[in-house]
Amino acid sequence: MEISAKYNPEGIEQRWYNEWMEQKLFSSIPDNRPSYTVVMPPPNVTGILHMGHMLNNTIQDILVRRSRMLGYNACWVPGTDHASIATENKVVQQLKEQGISKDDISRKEFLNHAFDWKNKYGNIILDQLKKLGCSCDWERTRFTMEPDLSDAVIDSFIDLHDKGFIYYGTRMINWDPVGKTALSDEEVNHEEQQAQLYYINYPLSEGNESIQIATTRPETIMGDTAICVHPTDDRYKHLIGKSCLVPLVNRPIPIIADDYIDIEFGTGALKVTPAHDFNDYEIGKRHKLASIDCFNDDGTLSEAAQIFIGEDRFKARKLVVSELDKLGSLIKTEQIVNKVGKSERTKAVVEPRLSAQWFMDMKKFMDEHPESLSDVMNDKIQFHPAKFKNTYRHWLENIKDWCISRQLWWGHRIPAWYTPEGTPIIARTAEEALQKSNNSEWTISDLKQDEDVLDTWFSSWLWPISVFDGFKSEGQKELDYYYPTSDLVTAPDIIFFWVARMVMAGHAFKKQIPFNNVYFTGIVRDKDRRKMSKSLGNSPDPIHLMEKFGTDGVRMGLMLSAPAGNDILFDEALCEQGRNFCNKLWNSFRLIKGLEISEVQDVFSKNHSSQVHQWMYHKLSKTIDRINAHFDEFRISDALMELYKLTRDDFSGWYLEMIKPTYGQPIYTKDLDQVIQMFDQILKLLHPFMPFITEELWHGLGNRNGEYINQQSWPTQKPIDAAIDQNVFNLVSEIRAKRNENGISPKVPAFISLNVNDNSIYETTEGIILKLANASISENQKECTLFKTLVGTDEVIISFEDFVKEIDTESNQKEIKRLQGFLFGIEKKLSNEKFMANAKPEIIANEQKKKEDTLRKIERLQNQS
RNA sequence: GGGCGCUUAGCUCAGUUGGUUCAGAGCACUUGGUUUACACCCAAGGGGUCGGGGGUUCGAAUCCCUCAGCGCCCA
Repeated sequence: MEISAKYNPEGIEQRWYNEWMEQKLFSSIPDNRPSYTVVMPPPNVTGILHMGHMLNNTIQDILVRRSRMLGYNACWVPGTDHASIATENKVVQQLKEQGISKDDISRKEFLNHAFDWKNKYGNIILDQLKKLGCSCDWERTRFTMEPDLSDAVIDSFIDLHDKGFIYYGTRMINWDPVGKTALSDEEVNHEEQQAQLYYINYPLSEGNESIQIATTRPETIMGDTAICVHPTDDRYKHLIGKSCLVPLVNRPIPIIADDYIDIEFGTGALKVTPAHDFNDYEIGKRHKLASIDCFNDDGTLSEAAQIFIGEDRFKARKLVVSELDKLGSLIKTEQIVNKVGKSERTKAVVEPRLSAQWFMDMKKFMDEHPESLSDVMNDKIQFHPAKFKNTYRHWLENIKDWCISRQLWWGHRIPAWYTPEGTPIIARTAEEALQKSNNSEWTISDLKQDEDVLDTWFSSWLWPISVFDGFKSEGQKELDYYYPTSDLVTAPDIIFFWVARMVMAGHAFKKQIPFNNVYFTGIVRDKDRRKMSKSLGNSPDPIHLMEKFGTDGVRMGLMLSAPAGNDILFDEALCEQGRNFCNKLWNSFRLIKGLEISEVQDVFSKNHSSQVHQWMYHKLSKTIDRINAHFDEFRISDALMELYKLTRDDFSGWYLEMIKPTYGQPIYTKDLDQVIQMFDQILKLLHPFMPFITEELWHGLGNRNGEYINQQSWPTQKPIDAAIDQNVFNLVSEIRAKRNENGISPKVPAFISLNVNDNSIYETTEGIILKLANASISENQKECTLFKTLVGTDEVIISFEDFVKEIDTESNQKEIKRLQGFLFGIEKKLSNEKFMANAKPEIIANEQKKKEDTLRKIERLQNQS
């Protein structure tokens, strides 16, 4: 059989994935094995695979595949999130392109369009995850807006409302003028930006005096209802209680005093616009000020503004400034840096707005469910890395009410019916609401359901429960088996949005934590540390990458540089490294398959094979221990690095070089069996990281009778002695180095003579040394240059056939000098009474051994000079 | 402004309770190689006074203080 010299993943990946699916390898049903459960953070239906998904899902797949091999009943539940704002935006845009305005169609018609869109595009990302090799139980795929999961959302809303955690109220909220909806505090990102600070004169109603204020938002002056100064500010004390006129609209407003004012900022006088600023709203409440809302819901000026009606707020700002300038009211402008809140989804500048919305009382919730915090703090739920515990605690200790209503259609409609008197009744249906109203005069048509939907996160927080139908009254068998889930893999930027709220929902609805571990991945950046984004165009197309380097190569490239919690600086060079590694594996396979087999044991095998195999088993068992330890701490990239070195250095570099027969010779059949055993173990260990090539090669190694590598047990290996001393390998390297330095071909035979007390470690490995370094233990018969060197503390003399050259003793002298300095340090320590008195005996003994070894080395080097 | 974290080789990072032979890895780099599985390779090699300063200790990359720089979260 001819095997190509290069691994070519094309075709192989698709073939295996199809087969895995046909065999239903990833489906899970409860049985008597322990469960290992992961719920996928559901990507948005609007999403297409990006590097973040790629990283996140690769990690999940690694954990899931390994758990399967460890004997767990592994269940990875995939699904998608309806993403209220993003999807509604997408659909509105699409309708607009077709000449349809959302305002002109009914809610029902709009939802039909939206579901059409979802059915057409909503599963693209799931197909992409299949290409990535994700071993999800696809039959369990859920969608946050499917009927069962919608019922769960409505039920949980009603439950929380009945328990007094949810209320309807008029409050200042964050308004997104592009999405035309309220947002929660978490959906607003505060960004620093350059801004103008405008100094504006407000004339007093009486007399010629005026008061100067400073503002970054002159377009809101039409909504001013007071000027506020600090009560102790001598500049303004005499004005408190008087009134002044709002420029442009000439409306009289009072000058009031409040401790809130920062005397240092601007002029120390603040214009108060209670309708458009959180702090101003609080001042307004304290001083019972009027509130004038001068914006429409799309951020244009309303009738209440009196001027520039219908203009966008940013254009209005310019118009107001130029008008003030004309009037002489604008004194000066100043460049400052301030922070502006932007909508996480639409990027629009958020407008604080007084509005009636549904809220969840988070403080009350935390009072009744303090475990939501304590379970994380005392590691009942473990965070990896643990540093995120602080962030988590800070948020929960300063928690604010959660605005859960959104002025959108795509989502779960709030189960509130308003009576003709305007009182909301919470019920699953209008009929139930009517019944609850206890009013026999009303009919169903008198009740109007709330037009709004719930925040998308109000469904996501139920995900670990709802995907197992945990809200259904009948049969909790699935939930009992799979919940709490094992590991959650997610990005740190949704720690509040999602992680914290899932913990809360777990306690609220199941009185249990939702997961045992949370692994926070890093953010994928480019190699210059810039966040990957569409606008920068610095994000590679994952599908394209997989085609170029092979899926396994890309997975490995990502994982090699993704330590927990650290950002990953993505570089295609990493995928190249992954691809090269796949090729290395491929060629090890090629070597093994290409060997001729002999039933007769050759001399090398008789003398050395057992040593060589034992040495490899030793390396393998050490590595398995280290890999398992890394996995226990979610140090997945370290686990992979261990495997990378085991495969490349120990297995391919040393073991195969030792065990493979000399060119043209066959391998003894039992040796080949051992090699295949070894390779089999390595493939299994690598399988979670690189599922495709390992499946391919594992099948290539033997007839598997319909079994697959992911169904095999995770390797275990008893500790075993190395059988070949490390000094043997050091000697080989030393001989190679001498060849290198002197330009001596590997074909020229080398001779070594040993000047050590016990040379058994070399004598018993003579055949190995010959094979690896073309060197024999014997005196060179000819007059050749003798290279004297130390391997550990062993003195070895190396010579090469027919090679004569002046030896440079300078490096020897340098080494002696270095060792003498080192010795001086040790002797100083040993003659220090305090050290001898305080240090542990084993430390002192070690220092003494260091001293002896160093003395011996110096002596030997001096002899050689 | 409040809180948290980081600073170790050119780059990205390890470095467990202070103490195994003057700090490790991967990548990058340098030199050599038509070796017979692999140039997507092999061999060998160079490179760090552990951000600065101070302190505790017989002993500090590791503990404490301080300064500087960077990052994240929350106002």
